[in-house]
Amino acid sequence: MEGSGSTTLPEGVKARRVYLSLHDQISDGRLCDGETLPGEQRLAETYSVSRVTVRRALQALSSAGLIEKRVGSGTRVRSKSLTDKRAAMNFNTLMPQLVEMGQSTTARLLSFSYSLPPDYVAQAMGLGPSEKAQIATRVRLADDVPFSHLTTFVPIHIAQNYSENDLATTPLYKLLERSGVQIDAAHQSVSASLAGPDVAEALGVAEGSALLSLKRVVRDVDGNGVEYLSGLYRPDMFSLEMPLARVGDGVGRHWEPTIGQTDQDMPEQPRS
Amino acid sequence: MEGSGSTTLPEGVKARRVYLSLHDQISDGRLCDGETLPGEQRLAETYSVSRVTVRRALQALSSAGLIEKRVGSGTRVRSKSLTDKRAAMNFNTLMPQLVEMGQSTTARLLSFSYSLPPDYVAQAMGLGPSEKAQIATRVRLADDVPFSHLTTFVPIHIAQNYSENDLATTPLYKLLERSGVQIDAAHQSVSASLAGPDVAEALGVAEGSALLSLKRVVRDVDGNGVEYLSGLYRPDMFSLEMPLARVGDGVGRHWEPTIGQTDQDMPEQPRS
DNA sequence: AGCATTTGTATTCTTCATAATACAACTTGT
DNA sequence: ACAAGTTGTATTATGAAGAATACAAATGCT
Repeated sequence: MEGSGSTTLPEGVKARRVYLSLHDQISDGRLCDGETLPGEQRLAETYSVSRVTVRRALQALSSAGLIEKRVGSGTRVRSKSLTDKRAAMNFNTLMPQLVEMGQSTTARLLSFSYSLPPDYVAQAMGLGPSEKAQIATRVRLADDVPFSHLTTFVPIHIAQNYSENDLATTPLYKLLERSGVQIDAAHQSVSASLAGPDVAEALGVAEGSALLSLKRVVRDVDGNGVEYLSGLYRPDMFSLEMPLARVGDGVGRHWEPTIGQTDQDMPEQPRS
Repeated sequence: MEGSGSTTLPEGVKARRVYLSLHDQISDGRLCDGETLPGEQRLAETYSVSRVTVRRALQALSSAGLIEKRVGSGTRVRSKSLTDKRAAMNFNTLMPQLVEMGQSTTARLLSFSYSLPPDYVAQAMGLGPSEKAQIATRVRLADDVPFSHLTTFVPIHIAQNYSENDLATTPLYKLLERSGVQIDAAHQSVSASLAGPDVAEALGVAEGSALLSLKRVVRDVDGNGVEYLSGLYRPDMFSLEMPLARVGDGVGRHWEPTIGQTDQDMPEQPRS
């Protein structure tokens, strides 16, 4: 159930724990080159589990291609297989995401409906308790590998100004502007959460994996919410990059995110 | 060993599945008020598990404050309990964090040593392969509840300019400036990862919990790394807030993080 | 060669999640 | 009051995960 092949993650609780922990450390870079992995006995001690359990985890990692076991020698990490292909998400690339039009990415629509949004969504957007919304859940893929699980909520009085077909071809913010919506401000909240069964399957990760969680509220000039985005991102393929610069002088000295100054500058050019 | 009276998620595989599913539905809003939950027997059937398993899941949800069980009546959702008490971390509060001087928080030093940093740290800071660093691991607490696990690396040729005692009383960036270091830029990378055994215990969360991961490299004017920070934050007590505003006009229209504009403005005033 | 360390394999025992069932205590509706 | 629903509690049984142990095979180092 893991990406390519038929990687079966360990059934047991503890084995899975060890598996996920090591998987994290590898795809995180804390473990990189060759021989680095401690022996099975050592691992068993540090995780307070038996060696059998460690072996189950290692076996899963091995069949997933993340490590290579050699009798007598030890277990080494195959880091080159994961040469950080994670798409950096800085303040430039962030917005095309908001536009919901990635350049080299494709999207798969998982669900689409007009129904009542959850309470916290309605509250965040300032909707009435019985005001329906257009709810769409998508999975975004890069090179056929899913990396984000997005759910968007748009108030129905706005969403009814365009069709589902429009959504597939035109960036959302264009549609909103066409509807006379004056986009003004947005607020993002970044956190972390675990992958549930459904999301795990959709993203091709193990259930219980760590995911980057992003919630965004977009408002118009009147302060009314026009879009609520709840996104989950695979940390091994996505990270939020923030260049900072120290500016000002004396007491007024502080840090600021440097924006629009990264080398690769992609024009916000939605393919029509 | 699940942490101090905090939320213990079910041990078993199926129980956890039910737990996560319901947890998702609640925090997602599909389940919101009152009586909504089906009976335990019904849940057991829909999930194809035994009632005992369902009860375990419900018990965990109950002790997490997400639901409320009442004998004879049923189980209802407590959606109001989710009034996010998490400390918001925006671009203002972020920097005092860099300064490593929280205002109402305390810190606990877990380890302190002068030794070789991991490869990826040395590489990120541009250190030689055998260049030691001052490595300090701290846990930061708010109201005696740990919420962040921070590990800082400072090249030894910089760290030797101040004592461990200085560190406890003076913000790091002050010490660095006193050492003649010209702080220039920093780069942050936000992601998510799982709590390993050690971090889980230090933060009082269950092993395998999702944590917000922050890596920061601070450089001087010459581009040499002067500090590497690796931080892990409890997502239930911490979130990275990012207000954004749409600025510019026409083609040059884009989003920018609005900084220094939040209501509560805390002066960067380190208690000496 | 010899020793230490590693992974691979097998065995036995224990623990625990789960299933299945029954019953008590409680609430709500008719 | 009664019936039908609910949660709480207890019971036993079973299977799988895990723990503990021992030993074989392979590798690396002195």
